[in-house]
Amino acid sequence: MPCVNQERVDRVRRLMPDGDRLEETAGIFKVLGDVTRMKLLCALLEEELCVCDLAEFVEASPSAVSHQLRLLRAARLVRPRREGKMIYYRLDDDHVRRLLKEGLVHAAED
Amino acid sequence: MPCVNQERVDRVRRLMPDGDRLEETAGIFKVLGDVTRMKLLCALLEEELCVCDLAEFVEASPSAVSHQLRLLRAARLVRPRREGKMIYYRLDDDHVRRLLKEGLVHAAED
DNA sequence: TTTATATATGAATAATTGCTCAGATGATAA
DNA sequence: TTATCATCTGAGCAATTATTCATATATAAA
Repeated sequence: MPCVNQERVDRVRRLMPDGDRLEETAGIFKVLGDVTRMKLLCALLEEELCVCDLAEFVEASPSAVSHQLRLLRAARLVRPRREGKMIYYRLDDDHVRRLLKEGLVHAAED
Repeated sequence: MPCVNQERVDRVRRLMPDGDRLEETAGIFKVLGDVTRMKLLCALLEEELCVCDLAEFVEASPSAVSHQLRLLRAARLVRPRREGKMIYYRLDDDHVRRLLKEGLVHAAED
């Protein structure tokens, strides 16, 4: 590829975040990149909810929601709290809140 | 599902962003949720680059990169500028920058 | 005009993802 | 204990996505 400006490429390479961090970041965005999961998170933006509330809310089976919640937990976007038979979920921290709101704002810019 | 707290569900429903906005937001996050595309965007965080620079940078074929850029364009995350035979890409606006940085910061919180 | 270079696009394939279903776990109540 | 409810998990299937390859477009140079 003769058109490559190697100097530019090298410069950018030096300023790059490391691979693990990129993987992790892309992973978080990937988890956010699904309408059902976005709905779940937006619901939790308002208040703590149990799995069956969430299932009712997004009109999906508890099983489907549980699978989604597993991904959200793995990405540390939500945190569970058991209370008797039920498990209540909430957003993991304020940073998740900021990330969600940034996304929603960007979408509004049309 | 007898455990559903309908009152909570209804309250959350009323506060929800509308469907289109959720779709759009999830779509943006989905595009961000891929390591190759994240690399492309992080590179453009630093400076404007042409397709073949980007291809060299992520070690992928120009064709593969072009396909990814199409998605990034569609999501309004990058903007092309033709200069002769080459097309230079840059981040679309400062909001994209903020979104990327939020994501990277969240990933760093471990 | 013909030729070469940079990028874009369409179709096909391979890999990934989300859902359903069946069954497991954990907690409460009878 | 047994029964029941809420949730989780693994396997399998359907839908989606990323890549490759071949081809098309657009610009520039010969």
